[in-house]
Amino acid sequence: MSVRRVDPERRQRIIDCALELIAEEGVAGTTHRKVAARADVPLGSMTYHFESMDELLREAFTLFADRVASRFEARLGAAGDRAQATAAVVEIIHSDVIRSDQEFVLPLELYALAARVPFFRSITQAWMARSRAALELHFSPEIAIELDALIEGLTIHRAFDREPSPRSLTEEAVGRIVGA
Amino acid sequence: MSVRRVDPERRQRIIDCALELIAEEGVAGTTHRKVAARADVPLGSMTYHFESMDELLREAFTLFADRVASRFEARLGAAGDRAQATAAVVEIIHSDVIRSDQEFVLPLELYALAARVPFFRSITQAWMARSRAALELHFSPEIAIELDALIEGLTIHRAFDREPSPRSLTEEAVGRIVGA
Amino acid sequence: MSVRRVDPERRQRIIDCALELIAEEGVAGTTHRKVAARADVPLGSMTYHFESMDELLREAFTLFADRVASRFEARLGAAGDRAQATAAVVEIIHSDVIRSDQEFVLPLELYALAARVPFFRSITQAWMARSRAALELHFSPEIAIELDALIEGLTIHRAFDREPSPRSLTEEAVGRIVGA
Amino acid sequence: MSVRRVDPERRQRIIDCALELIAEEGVAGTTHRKVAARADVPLGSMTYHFESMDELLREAFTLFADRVASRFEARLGAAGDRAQATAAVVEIIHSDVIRSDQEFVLPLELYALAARVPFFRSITQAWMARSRAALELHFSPEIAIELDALIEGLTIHRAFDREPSPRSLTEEAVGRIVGA
DNA sequence: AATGAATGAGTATTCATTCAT
DNA sequence: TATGAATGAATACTCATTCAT
Repeated sequence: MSVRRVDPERRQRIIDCALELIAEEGVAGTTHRKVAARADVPLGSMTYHFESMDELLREAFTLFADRVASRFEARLGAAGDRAQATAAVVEIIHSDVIRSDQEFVLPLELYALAARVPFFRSITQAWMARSRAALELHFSPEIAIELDALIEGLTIHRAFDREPSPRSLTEEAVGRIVGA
Repeated sequence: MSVRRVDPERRQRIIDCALELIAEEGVAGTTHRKVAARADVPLGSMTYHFESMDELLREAFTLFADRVASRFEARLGAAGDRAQATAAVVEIIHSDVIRSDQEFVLPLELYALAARVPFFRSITQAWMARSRAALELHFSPEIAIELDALIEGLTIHRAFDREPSPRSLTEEAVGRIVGA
Repeated sequence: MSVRRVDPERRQRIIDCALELIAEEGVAGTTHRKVAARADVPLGSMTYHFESMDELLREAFTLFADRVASRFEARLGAAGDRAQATAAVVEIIHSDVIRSDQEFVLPLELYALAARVPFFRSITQAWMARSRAALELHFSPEIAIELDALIEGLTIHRAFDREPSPRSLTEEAVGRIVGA
Repeated sequence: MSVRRVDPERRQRIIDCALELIAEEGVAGTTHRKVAARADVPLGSMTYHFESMDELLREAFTLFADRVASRFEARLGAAGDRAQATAAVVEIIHSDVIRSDQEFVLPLELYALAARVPFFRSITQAWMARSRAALELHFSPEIAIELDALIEGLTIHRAFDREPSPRSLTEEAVGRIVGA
């Protein structure tokens, strides 16, 4: 009747497609049907691989936070001194951590969940902890917290700004926080 | 002796209840039925007063952004000098702008909408513009942008932190940005 | 688009159709879709009138138990003496209480629910209490219990018997219990 | 030193688990998944050993009816005279035939199926025939039918009664039917 | 002006069964 | 011979919106 495919990476593909869809349409607009269509799997496959929509969201955001934190760590781990670390922070804000235009919504969607659901709060906290630890390779714990907040705020505001603030402004702000 | 009147504040009450509900359950969990129940109005009243759910959300977030921006302006407008303005920014982060624990989600919900729907993007941009204009009463446009980002980032991160950073850290960060 | 009908007895009709369907296909085979089709109402109408499938079942079995108990009471209330009451019991077993061939399953379906769900257990107990009270108009409480059990057992077994036992056997059994 | 063997009693274990599950959750609540989990066999094993859910139900109820009928026969076969047979009937109602609290639902579940599916009707009829044959070892065919009905009715009603009728009532009723 | 009843499109989820391995 | 992955049909339920009154 129907073609039965052997498709061992299906589970992973579903997660990837879910993330894309969340970025495009938000958590609220993400349905089993839409994810299934995008991943080209039958609807019944969704709850075979994920016990519930919630589990899918958990896996998707866990993956996302891990990806972003890893890139963040890599960038700061590669910095050899305080000056390079400062440059890395600027780079993170301007081009690195969140890749596509769509992707910048994902943290916001995560935060909205985190405000209400403990699991997502944990993901968020773990992510923040990793970011700060990476910053602490080069800066004091206090400055790490301040830089992390600045990165967050500038990233969000730049995404919404009609004329996103220039790189020079970011450099200036980061420089002030790190005391350069 | 009570005059039978037609509940002239019903429309406003619906908006207020919608905001409460959005804070509690998110935009996705906000339905006509739940808002109607909370506002104690019949279901049919909802689409009588608001053409659609979307219109209700638009009104609700417009109101919310306006309220928060007004408090923000008041706080900075009251500052007589740069030092007081700096203190006002710290105060905003620590207790002022977002009042309840619930309320801090509302900007996140708004941003998630703003990422996809032009109308909500406009609200967000207008709100940002008002915040910056208020900051520009005391600081340069660049510093206004930087402070606004810092306020955003610290507010969000403090909300999620298991041990929110102390006021002294906020004072330090704000001080560095304003060059004190 | 579609015709919107004014249909004030819709709720009652849905309950009636649900009972018919339960009789035909069992509780397990009774779905919103099938009931809606039989009652000629749109699917969405089902959960408008009944908060859940469970509520529909509760209403249906409440109605059923009430109907049967009322007929039972009427039959025994009309008996002028012990002899007529005895005849009424025989009549109940043979033709009265359960009308159609289908209907005899309904108590069995109810009992299966009653074994697990408190609400249905209550319906069952209330029904039993009414039956016994009606029997106690003419017989001692002990005989009422015994007769009630006999009615139950003979009704069930006669429904399944390839050759249902004759009326004379019922008369004999009832006569023995009442001591005629 | 353990020999790896292929679980030869798996089929039987599945049937036993199915019966337990039917008792707990009803036929409607009994699924391949739940039975497989309880029997600790892989899901695929279910339709390997039983062509369909229906076959599993058929085997389960066949086993159940056989077990109960055998106990019934044993009890009456052991009775040496009419008085002992009468006592056996009382014993059956009060403690023998249906062992656990859960188990008393199983006949009700069977009857609900029997009302609609010929196969289960046959099981039911065969069970009734065996019960009556056992009673006929001591009583006339008519009294056998009457006693069988009384057993059925008292068992069901006692299961649902808030205050199950005492053994003395059962003795009285049985005594009246057998003419003691 | 106001509303309760109505509705259809949509949602997550369940599940018996199939089948490649 | 066994089985885990796969699937499509079905299920209960939700909800924004419409509309007769």
